[in-house]
Amino acid sequence: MTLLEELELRGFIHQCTDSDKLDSTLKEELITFYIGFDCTAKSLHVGSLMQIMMMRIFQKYGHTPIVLIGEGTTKIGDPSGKDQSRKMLSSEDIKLNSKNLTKVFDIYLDNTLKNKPIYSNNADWLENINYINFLRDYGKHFTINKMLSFDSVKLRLDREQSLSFVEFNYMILQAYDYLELHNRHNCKLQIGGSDQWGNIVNGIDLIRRDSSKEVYGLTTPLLTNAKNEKMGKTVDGAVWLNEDMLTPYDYWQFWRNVDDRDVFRFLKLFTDIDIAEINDLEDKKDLDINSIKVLLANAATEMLHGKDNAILSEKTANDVFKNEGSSKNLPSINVKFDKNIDIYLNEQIVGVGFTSSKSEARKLIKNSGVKINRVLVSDELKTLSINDFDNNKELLVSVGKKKHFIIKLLD
RNA sequence: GGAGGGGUGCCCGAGUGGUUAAAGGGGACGGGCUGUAAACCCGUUAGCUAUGCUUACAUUGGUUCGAAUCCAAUCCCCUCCA
Repeated sequence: MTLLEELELRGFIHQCTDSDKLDSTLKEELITFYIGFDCTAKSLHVGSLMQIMMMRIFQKYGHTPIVLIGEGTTKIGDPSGKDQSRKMLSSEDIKLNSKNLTKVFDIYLDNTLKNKPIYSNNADWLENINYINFLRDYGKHFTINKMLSFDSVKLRLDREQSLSFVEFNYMILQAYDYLELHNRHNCKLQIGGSDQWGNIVNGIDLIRRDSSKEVYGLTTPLLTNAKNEKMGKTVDGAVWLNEDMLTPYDYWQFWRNVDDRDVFRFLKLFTDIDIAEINDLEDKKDLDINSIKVLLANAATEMLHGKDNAILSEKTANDVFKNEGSSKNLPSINVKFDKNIDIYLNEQIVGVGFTSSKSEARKLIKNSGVKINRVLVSDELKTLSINDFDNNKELLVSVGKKKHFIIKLLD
């Protein structure tokens, strides 16, 4: 199986500039390729995981990935796929984000190989550009006519939304990134999400015009779930990859709870499990979809957070769901009785962070959402008493079916 | 520089002097059904020492018994013209 065949089978490929030529190039030589990541957040989330997995597979086949950190372009802001321009981030924030989000590559990519990843930052060249020289040398290769025809621009104009000149320049700078990486590292392939197609093609054109070299572009499909929603970002928090942004258990739960229809697709995209093995599973007559979700959750969690965390997460999940919260691995909070002060249950729920206000916790209790020691609480102003605690001086509080915590009694 | 439109809760969006903590939708959360899935049904969705109080419709000030709603100034966004 060739690299491109494997990618195709696993569902990584959306568009490719010249797949036949790219295929033969990949067979003949080990190339250098790049994927760009912007620095708009403190961590990458599952939305970027497809790109990261791509790098991993390319590396497995011997090619060298360049992780391009877009500190420079983040200062401009990519208009692709966005209705509105977003607010500009400060240079300090961008630096900080850049530092935090690159941690994850050490986990997914192998630093010990000969083809270990190259880390590059486009601020290194973009920040020193001389405007006049840049316009003379590269500006001449771009026509406004063509730039206006790109989706990212057209969409904004069609909807009569403003597109600032700064954002309009984004595509030129990204094209220049590709040229720069081509010159520095003989980079021959750029990979990106499907919304990056226009930007990638621009870079390829620029390289052809500047140095008459043929380079390639490849895009991944937009990662959506079965409901056709963009994955990885929710209102109250994305599925972050950095451990300090999302715990391994929550990460495990994310994969455990994917839609039935997504399971095999995700297994192919986000695990190292052999493609033939996955197909066998899929063909099984009496398949147990839930055990396969566990397999997915374990494989994905192990890759990011390590085997121990994956095992622990599965065990915690078993305790939480099969035994209604008998785990030692639950969050806990300590409490001490004082004759004069009542300990309200709703305050404890806020204390572990399950709700953000006492009112919210009270409403939860009122709506039959809270149990202590598996018994429904009906009094929204419930105060704790010694009798609520068991012999180990512990009290199990369940918020909904999935969230539990332990209150420990201190002497 | 000129003309016009607009800024409402997590998001979209209705409301143009009083029963407005603000319709409707989305999202999120809880309950029911279930498989920790999907679909569907019900409820909740500003805070608090809670039949009350406080804060909230860009900001500040004003008119009024009473303002998201009227007036003024300021800030921001958008469209068109030059």
